[in-house]
Amino acid sequence: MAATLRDVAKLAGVSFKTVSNVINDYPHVRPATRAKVERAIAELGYKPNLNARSLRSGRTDTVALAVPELNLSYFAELAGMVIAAAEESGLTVVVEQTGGDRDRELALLRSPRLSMTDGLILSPLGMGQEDAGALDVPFPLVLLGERTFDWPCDHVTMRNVEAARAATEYLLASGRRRIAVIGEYEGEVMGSARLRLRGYREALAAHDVPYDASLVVRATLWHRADGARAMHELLDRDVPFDAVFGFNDTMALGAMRVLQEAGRRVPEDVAVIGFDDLDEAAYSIPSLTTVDPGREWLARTALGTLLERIAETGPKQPPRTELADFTIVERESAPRN
Amino acid sequence: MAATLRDVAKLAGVSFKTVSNVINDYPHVRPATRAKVERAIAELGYKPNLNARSLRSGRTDTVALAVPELNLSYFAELAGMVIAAAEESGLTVVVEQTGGDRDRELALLRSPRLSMTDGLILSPLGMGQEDAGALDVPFPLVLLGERTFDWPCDHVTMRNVEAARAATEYLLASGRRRIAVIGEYEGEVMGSARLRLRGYREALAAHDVPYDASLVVRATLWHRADGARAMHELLDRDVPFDAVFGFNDTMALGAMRVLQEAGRRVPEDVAVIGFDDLDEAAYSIPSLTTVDPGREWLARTALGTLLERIAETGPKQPPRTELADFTIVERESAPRN
DNA sequence: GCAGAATTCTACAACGATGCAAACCGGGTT
DNA sequence: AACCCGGTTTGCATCGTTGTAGAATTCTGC
Repeated sequence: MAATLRDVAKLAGVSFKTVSNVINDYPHVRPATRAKVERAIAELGYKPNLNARSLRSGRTDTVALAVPELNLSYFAELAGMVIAAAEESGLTVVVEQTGGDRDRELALLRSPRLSMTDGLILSPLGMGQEDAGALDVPFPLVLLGERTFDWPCDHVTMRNVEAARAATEYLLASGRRRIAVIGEYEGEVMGSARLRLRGYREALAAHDVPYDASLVVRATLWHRADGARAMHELLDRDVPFDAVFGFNDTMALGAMRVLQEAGRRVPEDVAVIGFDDLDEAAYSIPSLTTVDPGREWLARTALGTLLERIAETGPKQPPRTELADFTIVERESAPRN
Repeated sequence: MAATLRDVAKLAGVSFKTVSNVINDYPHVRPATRAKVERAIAELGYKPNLNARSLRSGRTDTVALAVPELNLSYFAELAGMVIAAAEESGLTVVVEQTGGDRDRELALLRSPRLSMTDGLILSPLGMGQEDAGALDVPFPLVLLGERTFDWPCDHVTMRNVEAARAATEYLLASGRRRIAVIGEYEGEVMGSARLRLRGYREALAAHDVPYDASLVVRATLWHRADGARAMHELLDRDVPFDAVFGFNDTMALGAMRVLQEAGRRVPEDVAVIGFDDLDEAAYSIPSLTTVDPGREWLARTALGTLLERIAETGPKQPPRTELADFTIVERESAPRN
């Protein structure tokens, strides 16, 4: 059995509360006593029982992070960043996968498992405006990555519309006019899809390029295979296009693969731009031009915001929205000119 | 404040212990009482405080999973599988990143944070034989992915030597003779590197192909960029080669990219085979032939083994080793013929 | 050498749950 | 009518820690 405060206390010949005081750096402990206790701690290899500490103090120093799935590189890299940032603050992270499923997202918000955490960072995909009520929870909650709706909690998110518009304008500036889009999802559940589509349309409108629905291909899950499937569909439609905007890198890469199988040269025949700036984007053939939505900042800010909420004592502050800056990363699949 | 057992009890007009009995499905509760209590639970939205439960019962229903970094797709996908499997058993998973760093791995094994978990699944990279003692820990521990050493705990791992040998023989069978290797790491810390190199050499020996050290390129971290760097180094050496065996997919993909930049055709000039069977391998250009080390099985078995250890009551059983079956997944970068 | 103030240490009560054992409550035996 | 016996319910101790309040000790100044 692991040693407890009392074991240490007995060995050191003090009361167990004194040991607790030593551990918590209570100022009024005589150096000699402290040394004695520390020796006993070392000798027994004592480690505090964090469960007991949490029960007593109400703080768990653990946060939950819920993403659709780690299988999607975007979320894997994001999760890695959140965990690394948490580690710096001495926090533990429990990771949950929702599969982007509304019911699982809602279930998570009500889960007793959250009683083991101080708060939750949620990347929702399935929930919609009708679920706003479910977000009014009695614990700190930060939404990461969406901002479609008027929801009663903090958001840390990216400039989806502006970034998509910039990506589209980038393609337009390089002379492309028939720009296909992969990842639209009319179900309207997935916030980013709608927002990025809006940015795309704004760019077209600003440049007097007509919007052509036959260039828009839907994809619900945003996996590599979805991008591939979408590109097959686009090719089957037999409409001309000279560029593709994938709503995420993974789909763009899947699409690029199919494109090249079909004999189209990238970027000569078709320019391809993605969204996310995954590690992988720099090493595909050709390397993928993409939008860096500011992930590192997103991860750190989401955690920072959550920690502020956790530390908050007085009356609840109104929800805040934090927006990351994006940049376009030029690579081979869509050269600037 | 969240409702407690006592709040529910007061509302239902029973003792708080009866509420506890209802929650724990204690058999001798009158249906009428049970209904009354359940109504009160619903009305208050009572959720058990898992910290308190853990403190009392000693079980946390949480396990820790430590991987080098989620940034590496292999570990991200693996982590996703472990979490999904845990979810099925009603377990929570806390994810830690060690960076493959020995000191952080060792620190983790001694971390008080583990007192919040029932056990640990560790994917060690940095530790060596001299650290065997550190693995003799007072909690359930399963090593996932390495089996270089004689360590006093359960291992769930892959057939590194056999799989690497099979991959090499696959290339040999397709007529390649100058097979380069990327990912060797003489530091000998990283078990897989040594084992896969051994498999490679065994295959060569079995087919009377001489081992040529100038075909072996080291890489310590196994990222995409490491594969790219290694391939640059190999090209600089200016030795002829007609195939490349990347010790993981990520490096193989990075290398393949450089190879094509340099004008070598894959697979005509150089066949490429990887190791891991990432999602991504099916969508690269060309798609990547690789070894599927049985990851899904590894993830499930690691968790299953850990759960068995956790459930274990009597004297500690001797450590076990579980080995996954591998398969070679033929794709374009290295056709069978 | 002693009062009074500081410092250092300790006792006790939580935190919210579970395990154990005892108490209760009817109906069937004797 | 006392007794026993399941099924049901309850009270108490406990898990390992921290907060509060007060007791014990040491220090200070005269």
